[in-house]
Amino acid sequence: MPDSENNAATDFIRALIRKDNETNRFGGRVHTRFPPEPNGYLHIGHAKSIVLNFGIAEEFNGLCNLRFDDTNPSKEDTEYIESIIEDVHWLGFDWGDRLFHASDYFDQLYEYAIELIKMGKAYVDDLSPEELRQQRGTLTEPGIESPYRDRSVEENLDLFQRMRAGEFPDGSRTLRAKIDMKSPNLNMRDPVMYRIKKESHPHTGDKWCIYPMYDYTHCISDSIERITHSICTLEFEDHRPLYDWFLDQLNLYHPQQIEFARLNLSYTVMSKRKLLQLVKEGYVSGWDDPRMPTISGMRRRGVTPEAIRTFCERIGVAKNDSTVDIALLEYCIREDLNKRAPRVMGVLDPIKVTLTNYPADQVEYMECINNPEDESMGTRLVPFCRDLYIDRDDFREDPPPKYYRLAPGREVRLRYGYFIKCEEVVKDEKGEIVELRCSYDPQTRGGFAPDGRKVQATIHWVSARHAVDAEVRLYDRLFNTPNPLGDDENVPFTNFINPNSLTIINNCKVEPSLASAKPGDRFQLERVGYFCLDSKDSRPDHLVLNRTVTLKDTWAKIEASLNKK
RNA sequence: UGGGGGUUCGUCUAGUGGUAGGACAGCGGACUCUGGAUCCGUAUGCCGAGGUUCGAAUCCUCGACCCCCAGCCA
Repeated sequence: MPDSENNAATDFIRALIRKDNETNRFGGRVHTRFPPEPNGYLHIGHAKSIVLNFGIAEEFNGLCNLRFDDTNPSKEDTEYIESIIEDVHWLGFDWGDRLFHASDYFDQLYEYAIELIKMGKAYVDDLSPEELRQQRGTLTEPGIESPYRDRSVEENLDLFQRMRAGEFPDGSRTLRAKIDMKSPNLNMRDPVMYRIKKESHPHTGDKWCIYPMYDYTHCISDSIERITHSICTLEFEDHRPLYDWFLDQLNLYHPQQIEFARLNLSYTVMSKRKLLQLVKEGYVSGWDDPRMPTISGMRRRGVTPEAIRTFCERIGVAKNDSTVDIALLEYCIREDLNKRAPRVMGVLDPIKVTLTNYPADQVEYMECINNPEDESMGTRLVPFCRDLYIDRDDFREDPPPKYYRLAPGREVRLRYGYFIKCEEVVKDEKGEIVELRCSYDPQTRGGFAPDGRKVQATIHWVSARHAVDAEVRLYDRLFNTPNPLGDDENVPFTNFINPNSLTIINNCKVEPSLASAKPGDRFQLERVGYFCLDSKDSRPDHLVLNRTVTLKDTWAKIEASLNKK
């Protein structure tokens, strides 16, 4: 029997680790790491890797390090380092005292490079970037050996030390591994180990003007940290022979690298380059725009870390290229919020309702359940009076079939309130409905009918006299097509941005209890969706609500199929 | 036409020689003071062709298609 999703995951990576433990390959140790480059914000794809690496460590009583792969100061920034630390923590993971930087190993890496030079396994090359590219060969033709390939150890040592000393301009020389220019694996054609970059580094300052390349750095960093299982994405599969080569030459400890398929999600893009483009070109307000698939964007949108973790566990891990339906993410978000988000009432597009037979000055306080899924969350009192607002969408002058909310002459229940019946529709000179005059049944207080009569619908409301104004930001999918990358590379992905991915509405009315909510607080607007108070823009005197995700909307589905016919 | 990976419902993913299962999405129904939640039911799948075998998603052979690699990016 296959394990159900709640049992221990049985993906190929865990299977491999179990086998390693059985054979005592690493002495029973399991030590993973999450190695981001601090050149952008973390996104849901990184979350998959984080949940995998930290999750495996937890499961196998092992450890997981956080290590910044900071080998390229031109692209990296402390802003990114800080955001990454915050995001991994927020997701619920901790690396104890094991926060490392590849740059922590620059001295060691330099010594190893000297060692390789001394062994005749590395050389300083004077080729320009263009020459180097030309001589690398192609996918089908072998490369050409550099004329500098056979310099003496002494000359290489001298040149490399002078590279470090800053004697040569950027791009003028590199240190290359001497492997095989004819290798069918392009990574083995004398890869560059060091390049000259006279730039200061966010972590090492101005100490270095030569910086090691990722391939050289990464495998040795994993080795230094005694990582047992180096989990990475598929595109590094054919870098593995190079990693093995460095480690073998230097006679260093070998972690086991395991590659898995990165996450793609429908209706969004995942590459840091494209996300950066969305930010820089102003398609979104920043890395934490609630429409972004970034951790910070999702957090600001109101998504919980638990929902993200559940999602990452549910999608599984394999080597197939895959694009997960964003509907699964939305499902995980609803599932989590349903359990924990307190319910409140709010009206997005208010239409005035006057209860003609309700005492004009009377105010009652209705007891409302805070979360029907969790009794321990208790109840609250919500004011009720003659003057109310309901949502415009909950009334139709000419109701279509199967629409069973309010309509002329029709009776519905106000949630936790009374049964009301629409007696009169008041319009302005433009024909716009401005008020509904309704009668209420005093016998139905709390929403219960003593005579047992049924009502087709229950709708939400707020007291017009007590309501609090709010700005609501309705977020939707960022792109209007499942695959914004398309089949045609000439069509920019920005062509597919959903023009309705953000709708701001300003005259929303929410129940008074929201006045004391804090930025980031999440709740369900009954019958509408899950929302949170925007952590940047919401103020006590100007509430800003972000829609995290809608509720499942069966009526919308019926309506859509009605419209098709 | 070099090398490295991959191909199981619409989408993810199990299955490792013995009835192809789960989740999401879809469809249908029950229930409901959220057209929410919940519950039940249901259709759809092993890339193809050969072979081995009592028996193949699984093993073998041949083929097709997809992804990655020609940064002094990671």
